Amino acid sequence: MKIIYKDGHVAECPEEEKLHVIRHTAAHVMAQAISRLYPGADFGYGPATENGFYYDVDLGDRKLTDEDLAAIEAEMKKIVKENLPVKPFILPRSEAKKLMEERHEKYKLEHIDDLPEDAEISFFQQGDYIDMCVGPHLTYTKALKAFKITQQSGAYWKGDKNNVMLTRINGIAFPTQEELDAHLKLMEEAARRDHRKIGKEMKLFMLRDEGPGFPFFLPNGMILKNELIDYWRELHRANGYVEISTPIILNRHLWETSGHWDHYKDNMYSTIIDDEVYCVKPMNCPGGVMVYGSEPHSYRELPMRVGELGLVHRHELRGALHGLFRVRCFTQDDAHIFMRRDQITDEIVNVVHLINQVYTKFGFTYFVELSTRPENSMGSDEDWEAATNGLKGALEKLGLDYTINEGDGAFYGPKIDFHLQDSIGRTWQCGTIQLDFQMPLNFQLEYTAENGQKERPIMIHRVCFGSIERFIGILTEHYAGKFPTWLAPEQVRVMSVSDKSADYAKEVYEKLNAEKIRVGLDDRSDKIGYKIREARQIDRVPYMLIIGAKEVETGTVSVRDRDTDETTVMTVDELIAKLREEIETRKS
RNA sequence: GCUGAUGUAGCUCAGUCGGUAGAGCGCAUCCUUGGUAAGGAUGAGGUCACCAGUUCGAAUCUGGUCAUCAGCUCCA
Repeated sequence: MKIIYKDGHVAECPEEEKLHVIRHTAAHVMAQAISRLYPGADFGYGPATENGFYYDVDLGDRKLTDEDLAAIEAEMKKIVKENLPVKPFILPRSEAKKLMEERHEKYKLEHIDDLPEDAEISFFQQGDYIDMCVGPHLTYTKALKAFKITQQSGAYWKGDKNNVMLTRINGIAFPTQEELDAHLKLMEEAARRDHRKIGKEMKLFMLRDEGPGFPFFLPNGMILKNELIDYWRELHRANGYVEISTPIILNRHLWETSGHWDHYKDNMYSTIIDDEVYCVKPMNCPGGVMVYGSEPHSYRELPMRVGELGLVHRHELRGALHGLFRVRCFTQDDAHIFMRRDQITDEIVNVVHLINQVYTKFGFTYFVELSTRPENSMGSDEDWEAATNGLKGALEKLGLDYTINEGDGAFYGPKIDFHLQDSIGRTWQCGTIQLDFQMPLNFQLEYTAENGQKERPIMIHRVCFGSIERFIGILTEHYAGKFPTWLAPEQVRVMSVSDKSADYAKEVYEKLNAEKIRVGLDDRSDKIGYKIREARQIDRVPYMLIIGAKEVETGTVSVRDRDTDETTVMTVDELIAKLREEIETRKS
């Protein structure tokens, strides 16, 4: 596959660049098709992305229908067939501006203004279509073999919500049709893992119009939630944490002191009690801080690790709500660590280890982001620098790969975020570690140092799961609903082959139930194939026990494994021992 | 909140030109007692998201509201 660079030289495309170049050229061909069909169209940015490509375009008042998108795709195919040569050229800034002015490209002109004074600006031309672009590109449009327009949406110009909204047209492109087909199939597979769909099938949770973003946990979902919490408590106890619970509603004065009233007011729900404004907590920290502040502390007590499974409410924009991933009320597996300055690095390292331990248990891969000071924040430059360096130092000590997310920190401090992927590759922030010099200052927290002087502690806010709701969503997609035995809402289902074996099935069921194993009984007068189908496909039960005449006679059970579909005959006691071991070790 | 789409039975979805609503699954009852991914029959279930408007007549057309989906923005 040959590609052409902006200086006009042609070379073989490096393997790792292929997808990117193909998609970038596809974006150009799509823009060309759009400019043919809609002559007034004004183009913003049109890059290749990890998942495909898009072009942001200003179509005035015109709204695109699915038929319009199909027409654009058809026009793209025409352009490919015409096999136009792709030719680059470079202009000095002034001439580049002139060219874009002639072509009424107002967004491109704005883009030029953002470039340095002495910039030489490159263009790629195919037919009468010219795009300002650094390339490289395919050399002929015919080299574009397989692409598809997937969707349209809105996107703010330059990603700023104060700017106009452009129409974003997304597409996907691959070197061959086979690869495109395989990709589309993969996306279909991924849709089957969607936690909203599985959550409905397995009756884990529900959402109603009466409470948008406020999930209802159903009995099966509660089992998941409680199992995760049991695991969390065990882990934190072992790591020197204590647990508290603080009120959900606290008065306005508290939120003014914490800074939330100034920085987070729009996201807080409030109510009036005895003529005073009270806010529903969007974060747990002020509660934790009050517990710390309720009595004097010695340096000997630090670090104090105070956990709280806190239910928080935040008014998220309705357009942002998304199943369990983005809700308006959720349980944070929070903890606040109060410590001395010299303990910062060690504590952060401890927390990173803890989070890593949890994610590794479930087999997640994650990536780490360091978010720095945002615009509307509180505190001094020195504190922010010290806090940011503290986090950086810990990450570097651990040798962890991370990216920096400039200006995305919390209003009280910088943070390390842990992102997990959902089934279609979108990432969601779960764990976070935030270093905070402000809250202790606002609440005048102290401890008595070795020399008898009062000192101000530093605080870490941290979560592992992030929110239990979001984490359950991620887990559901990760396992496609086939939760490991310790988490599975129903761990075993006993199924009778016919009514003749129903009594024995009941007996087995009761024996397992007495052992506190989550067991279900299906003794309906249905065929065994039907029962298996339901247990496997809908309820995703890890172990299915087939109970027929054979088992009654030998006093055994036939255990069918959900994951391998293999059947093993054993006694009930053997099964119990096997389950015990799996559940107690939380085998994943 | 923004752009676009969608909202019909518990679930997944049909519903043509405006004439008072359909299927499959699930559920109930009956028949069937069947050995590892759907046995058969019968039946019950819906103010067509909500509120207005147009019309003799609205699931269908118009407007508004709410919710959902994709993306943007924002976030755990």
